[in-house]
Amino acid sequence: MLHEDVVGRIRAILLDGEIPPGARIPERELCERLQISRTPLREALKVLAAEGLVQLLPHRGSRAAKLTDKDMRDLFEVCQGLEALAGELACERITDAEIDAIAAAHGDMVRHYRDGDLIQYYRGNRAIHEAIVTAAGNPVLAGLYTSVTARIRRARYVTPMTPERWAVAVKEHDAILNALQRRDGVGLAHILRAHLRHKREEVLQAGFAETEGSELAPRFA
Amino acid sequence: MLHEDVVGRIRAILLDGEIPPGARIPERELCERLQISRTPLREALKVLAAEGLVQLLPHRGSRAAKLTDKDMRDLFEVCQGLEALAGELACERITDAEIDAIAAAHGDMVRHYRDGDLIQYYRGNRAIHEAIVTAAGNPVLAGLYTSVTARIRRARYVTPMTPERWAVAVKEHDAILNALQRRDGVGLAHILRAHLRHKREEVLQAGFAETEGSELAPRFA
DNA sequence: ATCGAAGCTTTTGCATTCAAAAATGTAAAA
DNA sequence: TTTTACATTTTTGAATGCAAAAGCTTCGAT
Repeated sequence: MLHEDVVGRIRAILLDGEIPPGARIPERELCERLQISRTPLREALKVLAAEGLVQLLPHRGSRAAKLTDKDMRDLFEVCQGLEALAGELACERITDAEIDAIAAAHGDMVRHYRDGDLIQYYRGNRAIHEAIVTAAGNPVLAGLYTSVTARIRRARYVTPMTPERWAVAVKEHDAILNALQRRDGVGLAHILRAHLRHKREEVLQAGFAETEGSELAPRFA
Repeated sequence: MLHEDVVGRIRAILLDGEIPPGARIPERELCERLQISRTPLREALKVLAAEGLVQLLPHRGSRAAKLTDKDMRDLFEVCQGLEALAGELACERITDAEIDAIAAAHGDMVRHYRDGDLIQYYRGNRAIHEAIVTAAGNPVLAGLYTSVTARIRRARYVTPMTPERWAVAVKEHDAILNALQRRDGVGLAHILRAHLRHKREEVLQAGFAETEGSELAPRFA
């Protein structure tokens, strides 16, 4: 198995929540599961630590990273900035075909909204945001976006998502599509920022709290 | 030596240009120099590869990353976005003391400008930008900024920096300081974006070209 | 002379091994 | 009974060793 694959597999395990935030990462066990020895596993863990998904405690092994409220806020802030930038760039570079594809995805998403299918809605939602970032045509930006959103998603926050809130989100998405179609970069950036800000408020208000103790205190000692 | 230190040492070697872009990274040699074995060295190289400073060619070792014009443009674009975000956030959170410190740094920088000391000017310039990012109070943002600017700086571009261009840059910095003092986040973001855009044009116009062949072609095969 | 193939050398990537640090368990003392 | 000191076990972090892959060199054929 290639190095990049090992990283990907472990990342997936973390994102799936199979190893919950704060939990120790069982080296020996993962080695058996992936059929590799500790050397490549540890290389992957170091990479994931640099990405922020894993915390390395010197001489005490590695744990799945835990996010504080502050971390979450910071990640959302950066995510806003990246999406706004992506929106502006996308408006300069997006092709008609790409816009059509996003419009189609938007239609699907609205249908899932009408069906009340939150899971599918989220999936479509994410696809649209990713498509915009892709349309920006900037791999560096895309890479950072992927990494930041992965860390956010990692949190597996469960927001109640009131009907009102959901309706607003869909309305915002209408505006997003509209701005894209008009290729209004500045407008799109504003909408995306507001959209993300709302999402963040939602998440943080829902009482996001992954660190319930000083379990990781040694790290800051 | 701690893992993080190894990463830092190698990063420094790359940033100092001691291993030029595109050059192979001599594992054995670095091991001797850092007095470590290949295992921790390779862990560090994998991390640096994830950061974009190193390219791993499977079964063919690692090289110092080379930047194309496109890479450079992408990095500058993201840098603009990050700085603009940092500027906005900084205006919300910066303390009077921090503003005073930046004002002082600004004064120093202008003095270096008057003295025609480009090196010191650059140093002061960088310090100001970093101070703004720090004032944003967002470690995630700061981390990404550090990584992106490192990759840009790695390029060791040599811009002629005409007197006109230099004068404009200093004027822009006046405006930056002014916006900060007025805590005008939106204004600051605009100025920073323009400032970086100019810098990017300058660099790219100077005919930035780190990849003069298809030396790295195998990677894309 | 140039191109290509075969064998050798070097380097890479990973498994294994080893020493040191932390965690755990046990027993003795307060 | 609780606490502390000590010994044991486990786990971590790094060095070494080994198989496989890429790179080089040399030699022969066209």
